[in-house]
Amino acid sequence: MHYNYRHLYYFWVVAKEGSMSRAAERLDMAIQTISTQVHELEKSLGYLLFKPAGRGITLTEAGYVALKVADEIFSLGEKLPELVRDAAKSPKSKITVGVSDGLPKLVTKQLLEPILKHKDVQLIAHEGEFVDLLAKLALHKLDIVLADRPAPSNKNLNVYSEELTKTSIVWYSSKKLIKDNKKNFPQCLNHLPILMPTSHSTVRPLIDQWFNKNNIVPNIVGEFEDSALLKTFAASGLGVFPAGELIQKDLKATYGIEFLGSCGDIYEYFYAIRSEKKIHHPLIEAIIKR
Amino acid sequence: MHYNYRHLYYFWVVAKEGSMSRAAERLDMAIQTISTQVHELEKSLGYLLFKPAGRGITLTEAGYVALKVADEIFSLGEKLPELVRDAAKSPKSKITVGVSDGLPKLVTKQLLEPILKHKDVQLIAHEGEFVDLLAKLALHKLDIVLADRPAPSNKNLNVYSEELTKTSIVWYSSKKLIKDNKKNFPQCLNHLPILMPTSHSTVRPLIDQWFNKNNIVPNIVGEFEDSALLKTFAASGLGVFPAGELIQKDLKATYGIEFLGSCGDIYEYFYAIRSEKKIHHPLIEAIIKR
DNA sequence: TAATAATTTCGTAAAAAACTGAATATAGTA
DNA sequence: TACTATATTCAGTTTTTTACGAAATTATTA
Repeated sequence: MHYNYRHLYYFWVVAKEGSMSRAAERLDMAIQTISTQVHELEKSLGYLLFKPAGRGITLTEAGYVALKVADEIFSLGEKLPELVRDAAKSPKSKITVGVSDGLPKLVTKQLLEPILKHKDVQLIAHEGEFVDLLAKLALHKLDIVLADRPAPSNKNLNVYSEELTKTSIVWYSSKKLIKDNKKNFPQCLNHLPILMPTSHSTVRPLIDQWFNKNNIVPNIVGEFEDSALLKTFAASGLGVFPAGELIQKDLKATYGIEFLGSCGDIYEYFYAIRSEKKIHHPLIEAIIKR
Repeated sequence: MHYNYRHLYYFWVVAKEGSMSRAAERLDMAIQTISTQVHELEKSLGYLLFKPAGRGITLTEAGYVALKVADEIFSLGEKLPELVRDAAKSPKSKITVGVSDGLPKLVTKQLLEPILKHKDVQLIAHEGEFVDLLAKLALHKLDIVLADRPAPSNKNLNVYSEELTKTSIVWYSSKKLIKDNKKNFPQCLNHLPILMPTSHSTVRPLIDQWFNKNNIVPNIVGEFEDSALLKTFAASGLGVFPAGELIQKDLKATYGIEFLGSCGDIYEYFYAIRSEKKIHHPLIEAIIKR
């Protein structure tokens, strides 16, 4: 026979109270019932959870482990009514998204578009370091993490990554700088001032390689962790910079920045990382399937 | 009437299968029963978890939240038998301790003494960055974290810190250097070579202040992240260094290092950080209560 | 050794869950 | 429109689970 959660509950109370009799008192039940039910759990699990100690009982090692698990289960169970109430009362449903530090804002915007379109949804975005976001995801504080890399597979976190989209890396420039440089791309990069993402970014090493292959000695005038800051600098004509082709339209509209030339086979990939559950909120599905 | 976990279980299966009928089939039960039980759960929670959709049903917002919680609960429940089996089969019980990077090895050893004394216990020590350890604690991958600072209270991690012990900071020196310096302490620190912990450590700024107050201009010949490395250097006579009075005996025995002088009111504090549960393993209690 | 406290065992009673079968509602589908 | 799949509601019955009283067991304490 399989144990059920009532067995586990009585076990939990007994473990916390330290004795069957006190548990029976707290639960206002006969001690016999408690005793029987706890033993059923033991029988089902195949191991003793309590052992005699004095004229009472004490937890076995297996019992401590079971208590730890029961603690987590019932603290979740206690929270349930409140969580359901909040969800039902709030007119909007909440989607909590972790956005990895490196991710260009414009790409993020495009990826989250399907959520923002729904007016009955409240988007809560957490920006942060990649690993911190993964930790929060594992703690179920986030519904999904967007990043420019998949989750490392070695970590014993139960998360899985899906490639959302990729974009080829191209060079952009403000109109001021662009002039006739477009004609002799990519050689023009030898004398144009260049703004780059830091090596924190996944594409940085690929671009360095590309410089090498094309015999370009770049004049790097600035390195930026934050891509929005980079773009602001670029907009005022301080340099040309590489970024995803995907955001070309947005770059033009927001910063007045134009396409300069492509560097061919370099791609930036974007991933959605979720905890492994079978059912997700339909809006989370909407981000992934498109 | 309060919902029980059977109600929740049927709800969970229905939510995952997407319909009452399929859930009934999978559970090999009559659909009426499933329907009734799920509605009991809704009645108990006071909110609808499903709403009609086509000729079937679909989750409400409250339903999605409940599903999320149920997912966590039942995935824990599924893991329970295996965890109990592992705990029961292994002859030793396992205590998993996170040791913060800065913590002196000798202090750690003293703090963990009560565990090591028990021969039926396997101590698993994880060393790492303070914040990483806190994350692991929150994920229940660690039983306890030892650190030289309490957990920040702002974080919405459910952990609490307890002061374990404190030790006043004193100066140590190898015999080679000590000579007659002991007489004019602390002024001798003006010309003795000094080894220091990096500012990563909590006491470093306090010692810097103390230098200032006593008009000492220290000749710092080395800064060490790792206090064991510092002691190894100190043992070979490279410099004098500050450390907790607590480890005086050990220092003499292990490294042949002697007391030089005290700096009075500076203390290093040590904390145990646990997740907020009412019952802990008795050996965890043994670390804290003594 | 007797008294006590805590737990366990057993038989039976009470309660809850599950089923059967039938009727109703609703929204897709042929 | 008739048909089908899905879900809900109800009454009555069966099965299973849970609970409890009485008695037995075990270890501690007086």
